[in-house]
Amino acid sequence: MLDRNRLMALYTRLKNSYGPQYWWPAKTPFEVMVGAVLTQNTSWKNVEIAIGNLCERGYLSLPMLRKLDVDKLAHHIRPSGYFNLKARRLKNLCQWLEEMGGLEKLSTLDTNTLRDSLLSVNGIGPETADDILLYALERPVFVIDSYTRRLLTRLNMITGDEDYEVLRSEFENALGACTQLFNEYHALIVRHAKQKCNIGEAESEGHCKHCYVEAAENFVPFSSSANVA
DNA sequence: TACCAGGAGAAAA
DNA sequence: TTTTCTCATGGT
Repeated sequence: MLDRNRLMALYTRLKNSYGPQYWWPAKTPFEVMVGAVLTQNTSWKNVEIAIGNLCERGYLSLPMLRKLDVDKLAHHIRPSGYFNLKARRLKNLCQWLEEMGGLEKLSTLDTNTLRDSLLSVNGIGPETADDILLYALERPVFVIDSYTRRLLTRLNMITGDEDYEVLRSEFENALGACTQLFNEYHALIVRHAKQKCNIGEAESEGHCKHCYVEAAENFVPFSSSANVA
């Protein structure tokens, strides 16, 4: 069971270290949705190239993506990897959004109904659905990604093999439903995982396991004073 | 050259 | 029901 005080202490330390993150890196909720699919098992840099391709050609809207042929879409998102698969997934998501009546209509649905509906779309799994719910639709849903799992495992707060839904539920119950907190917390975890390494010259940029582990371990000793949120 | 990166679904065991 | 395989590019 996750402890609220430890979670809040970790949040405070992350925020003090990195400051506000202003997530998700996108201009519109629809762009968040597209990015959430494109980033599946893919680095964000590659996703940015793919989104840039769509943006340049004016395809970054529901009507335009709906019209775009799936093979052409695959061509434009090629840099993000798995392009054939992701093109189909994006088309599925667009079809779903249109059938739901567009982004505006989604606001009339409660979060659980919306989440179940999103999960029924082929290609939208728990993490992608929660990215969309939190960052595009501003619902109080905590995103459990590999970074979250890895950090909390290294801090001995979880074993790491917990079911996705169990972990999400524990986070949400411990922290209380707060969209802004969930937004910032998850963004900070990703920021922490990607922090620049200042140890080895050969690893001056990007993700560095050495630096990451050390930084994570620096969070470990939660003294009694640090447990105060 | 080999490995990794903000998963998900289908197939196999 | 659980585990394994497949999808693929770009950067290090």
